[in-house]
Amino acid sequence: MKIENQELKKTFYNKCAEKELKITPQRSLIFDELSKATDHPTADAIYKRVRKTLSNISFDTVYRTLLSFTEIGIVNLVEGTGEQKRFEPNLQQHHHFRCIKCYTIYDFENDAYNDIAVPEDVQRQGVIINKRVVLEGICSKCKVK
Amino acid sequence: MKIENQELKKTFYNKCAEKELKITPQRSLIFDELSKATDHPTADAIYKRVRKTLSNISFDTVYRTLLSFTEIGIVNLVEGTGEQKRFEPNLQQHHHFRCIKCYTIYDFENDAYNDIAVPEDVQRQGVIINKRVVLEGICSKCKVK
DNA sequence: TTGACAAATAAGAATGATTACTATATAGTA
DNA sequence: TACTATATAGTAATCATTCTTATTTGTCAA
Repeated sequence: MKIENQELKKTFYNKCAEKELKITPQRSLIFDELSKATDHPTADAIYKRVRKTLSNISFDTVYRTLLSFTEIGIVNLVEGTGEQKRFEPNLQQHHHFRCIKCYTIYDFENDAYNDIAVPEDVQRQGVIINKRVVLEGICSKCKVK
Repeated sequence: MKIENQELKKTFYNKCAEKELKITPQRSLIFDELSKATDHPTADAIYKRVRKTLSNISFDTVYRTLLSFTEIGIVNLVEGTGEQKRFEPNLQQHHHFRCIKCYTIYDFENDAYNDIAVPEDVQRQGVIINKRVVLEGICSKCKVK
C-alpha cells in the first residue's frame, strides 16, 4: 500500500471514530476499493469489485456505505446530469472534464482553478464547501465516431 | 411575452427546422413552460405545469421532448450528483451554487468565471462546449436548521 | 473474557425515475 | 386535400435507489 493510501486509511479511521461509525470489514474493504479506483465508479461497479473478496456482501450495504462515506466527507459524489451516482476518493482538489456523449469523466489539476475566488454575493447565500470547475464537451474518443 | 422570450422562440423554430424536429403544440408548450422557469425543474414538474394547458399530454412526451431539446442544444441539463434530471432554459452563460442538503440550485453570473481559460492539456483531450463553475455548500435556509 | 445493547448487515421487496412499445394521430409537404 | 414520416398517448418494462426485517456483529462495561 502506498504512502498516500496509508494516509487515506488514517483519515478513514479518524473520521469514522469522530462520526461514530463502526469499523466493519465491509466498510474497510469498500473504502480501500474506492481509494484504488481512478474511474469514478458507480455503486454497482464497486459492488462487483468488493464481491471478489467478500462474496456475500449485499448491494445495499455497498450503496449505503458509499453514501455514508460521502456524508462524513471521506468520499466525493461526482457531478453529472442525472445518470447513476458516481463516486471518487476524496483526494486533493481537482476538476473534471466530462464527455457529454459517453459520460466519461477525466480528472485534471489546475492551480488557477483551485484559486478562483468565491464572489461576495454567493458567500452571502451560504457556506461554500467545494469549488470545482466543470468543463463539458466531447472527448477525443467520441469525436472520432 | 418579453423580448428575450421572443428571441428564444425564434431559436426554437430555427433549431427545430435545422434538426428536422416538427413543431407540435406539445413541443411548443413545453419549450415555453421551461423558458419561463427559474427553478431548474424536473421533468415531472414541467409535466404538471403543461397539463394545465394540455390536460392529456403524457409524461413520456414531456420527458422525451426535454431530452431531445437538450440534444439540439436549446435546453440545458443541470449538473447534480445522481438525483432526478433537472432542466433549465439555455440562457446566457452562468454558474451554479448547489446546496448539498436540499439540492436547490442557485444561479449566479460572474464575468471572471466566464473568462477562465481552458488548460492546454484539457484542450488536447477533446472539444469543450461548456465551461461552468460549480460551488457546493450549504445554503442559508439549510444552515438555520 | 463475557454479556448486553446499539449499530450494521444480508436478502429481498418496494418505490420511483427513466425508457421502451405499440396503436393512433398529426405536421409538413406535394 | 392526401400522403408519409414523425410524434403522441397510454401503458408496460426496466433499472437505480431506498426501505423493511430478521439476523449478526462491534463496542463497551463489568
